[in-house]
Amino acid sequence: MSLRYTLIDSILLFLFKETQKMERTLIGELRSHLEETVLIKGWLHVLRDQKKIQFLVLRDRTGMVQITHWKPNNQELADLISTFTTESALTVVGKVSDNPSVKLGGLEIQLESISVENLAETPLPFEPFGDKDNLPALDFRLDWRYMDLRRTENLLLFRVQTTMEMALREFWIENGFMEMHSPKLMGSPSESGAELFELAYFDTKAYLAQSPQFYKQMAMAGGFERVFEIGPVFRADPSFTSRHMTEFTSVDMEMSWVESEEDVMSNQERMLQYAYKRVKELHGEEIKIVFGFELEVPQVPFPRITMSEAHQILKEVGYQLPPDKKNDLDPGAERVLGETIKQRTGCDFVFITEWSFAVRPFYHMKKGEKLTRSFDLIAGGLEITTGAQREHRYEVLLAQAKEKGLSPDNIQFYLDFFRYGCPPHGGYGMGLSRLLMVMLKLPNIRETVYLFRGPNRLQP
RNA sequence: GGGGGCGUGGUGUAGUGGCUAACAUGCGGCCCUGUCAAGGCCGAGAUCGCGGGUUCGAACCCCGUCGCUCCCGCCA
Repeated sequence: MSLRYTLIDSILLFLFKETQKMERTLIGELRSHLEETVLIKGWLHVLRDQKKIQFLVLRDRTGMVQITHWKPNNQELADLISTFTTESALTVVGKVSDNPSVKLGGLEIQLESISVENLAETPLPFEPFGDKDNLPALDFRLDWRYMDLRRTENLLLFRVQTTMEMALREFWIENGFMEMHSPKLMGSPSESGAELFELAYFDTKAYLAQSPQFYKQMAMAGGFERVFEIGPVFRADPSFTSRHMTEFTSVDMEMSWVESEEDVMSNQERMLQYAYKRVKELHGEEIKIVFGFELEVPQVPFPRITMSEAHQILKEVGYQLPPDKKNDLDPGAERVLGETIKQRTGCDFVFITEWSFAVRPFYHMKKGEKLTRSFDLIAGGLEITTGAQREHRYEVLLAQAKEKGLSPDNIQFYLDFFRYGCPPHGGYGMGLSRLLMVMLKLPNIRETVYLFRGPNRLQP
């Protein structure tokens, strides 16, 4: 049976090739097309133009291949090729041949025809594939982001991000979560109000959401039990650091019927472990080559330390917190804690629990008089998550809002969620780019986001 | 918002009071039957962010200004 179908297939394929336009072959798949004439598309990575022979290296998203042209075969074509500039977009037709002496994959393509889709102007603003020592400063690369994105590191980074988001969704769906999309336009400043972007909205004002917090809690009151959202949030903070953005992608989760914040943390650590595992499966080898390290899948459970234990550790290692951080941590303390926990347990992640109500929002459930059922997740010394069990009892929540000096009028729509059978629940928010930054050990968040938005950058 | 640092060819750097401002890379030209991050030779390209001051003389010192950057605050 299989023989017959193979024969018919070959005849059909032959007829197809004779009568139809050629289909594009990806460079990464050329090995399985030896001795065939193929059509490939990509960017001119380098041109080595010698007296009798021309070598073109063409790059697409799957790899690079050398194309060879013996000039005397077609001098007119050779003269045309001589005018090509690196990074031009080309379509090439040629025959694939095995050639072990070619360092690039042991393959080369004997050129038959070539056409220019878009000639790159010269000189380029910078060389995406030049010496690492000559790589322009980040700010300049962001001005020319589309050129910067061509770099191998960036292509891989955004494939890793895609895999990571896929893995998160796989994990959540496997665990009974529903995906939600909450609005980013809001009618009233909800939580603090200080860091909200305000914009004209017909005859009134609107605000850009700085968190889906209230809306995902609404889904708990709505009986969805388990939800997640991956979406944009906006913070009008003039922060000039390597880890802040005014617009970023927030990874949010909320789950009902929790016994405590522990349920949220154990869910999150398993999700992160799964995401690391998937990324390692699909990109571990490339990460080793491109970023130069072995991606480690973290063990669960992650270490958990209370805030007072954290302060004890800081004392032991001699880190001085500023006096106003009695119930809190500063970025330096987070780095030191991350390092110390790594040394003591081998884990890159650590949950800090039992935060003081004084430094937490009103909706975090209290644990005793002063503490809360909340946590931060520190990864590679960087804060990537805040989570908590929420306060779901209307009267208690109202009292906590008042304790924080909030006017109930502004948040009445939110308080109403808790009037008609809202289950106990908890969740967290995690910065997508911060996670990617930690995972790939990159020093600046602007490297890990498609297009950075900050106080001084709205372009491109 | 507070504090520190940096602005030199397209890009990355060197030069810290007396040079026609150097090097690498890229760019242009020539040479080279097979290269492979090719190689060799030649060439173009910077009034040293901008404005003022000190000095016989400023890329270099001082003041201002603009831009960038890092740290803190705030957070993810």
